[in-house]
Amino acid sequence: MNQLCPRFEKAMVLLSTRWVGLILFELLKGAKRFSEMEADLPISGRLLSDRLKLLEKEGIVERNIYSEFPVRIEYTLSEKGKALEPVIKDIQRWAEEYVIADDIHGKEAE
Amino acid sequence: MNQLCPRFEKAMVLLSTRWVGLILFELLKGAKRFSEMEADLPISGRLLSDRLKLLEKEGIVERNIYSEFPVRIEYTLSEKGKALEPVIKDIQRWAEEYVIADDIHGKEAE
DNA sequence: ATAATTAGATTACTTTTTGTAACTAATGCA
DNA sequence: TGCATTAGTTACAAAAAGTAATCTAATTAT
Repeated sequence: MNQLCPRFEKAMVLLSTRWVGLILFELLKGAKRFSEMEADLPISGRLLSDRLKLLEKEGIVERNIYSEFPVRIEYTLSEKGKALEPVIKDIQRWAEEYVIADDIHGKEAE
Repeated sequence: MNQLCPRFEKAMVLLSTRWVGLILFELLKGAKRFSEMEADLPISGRLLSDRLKLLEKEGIVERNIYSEFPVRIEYTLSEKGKALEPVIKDIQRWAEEYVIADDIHGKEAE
């Protein structure tokens, strides 16, 4: 029935998880703190926290604690995470070429 | 607050829509009928139908009707859809290199 | 004309996932 | 002591996803 390569399917399901792509995009720019990502992305703290835990579990994101005042926690991409850069870059290129700006709040009437 | 390019964000939200990546993967192999995709993908008819309508609306997928007996309807990628090939190929490469087969039914105990 | 076949849409219903806002924990400073 | 700051967590309501069964349209053999 299902003709897909299990690794590919797993990768697709992971990368299709809402907000994961945008979080990867943020982290490709460099280390980020929780609150920076929360400010930059259209996503609530609860979901950001969920997604960061997922990505950490998958070995894509690393969490680094700096015991300063106030405490600073930085998220960075692992090698596995950085290896996703081509995917994100391709999506950026595609978006520039094909996604119509007008259509962004795309709520066509029925 | 939100620092993202609107086109990129829209592309990300679209491509992160569940099953869209797998549907694109199917269609990159060539024209497909509804029932073929339903058989190949781990997705119900209702969702497949929803996603095909979304992709058609976005100009990524084309729906072609052949009035044979019985009627045949084929889905293909538009130019905009075919332009997503690099994204899918990158994900395949990444999956082969980094996704661990063991971990596919990834349900770690808490 | 009517029943059978195929594609795909729709409906009704349950389960998951989201989003929001209020709350907690750890730390150091006034 | 108690307030400010960062980084989350919890509880709960709302939205979306998932399933299976049913429905519709086109065609054609009877």
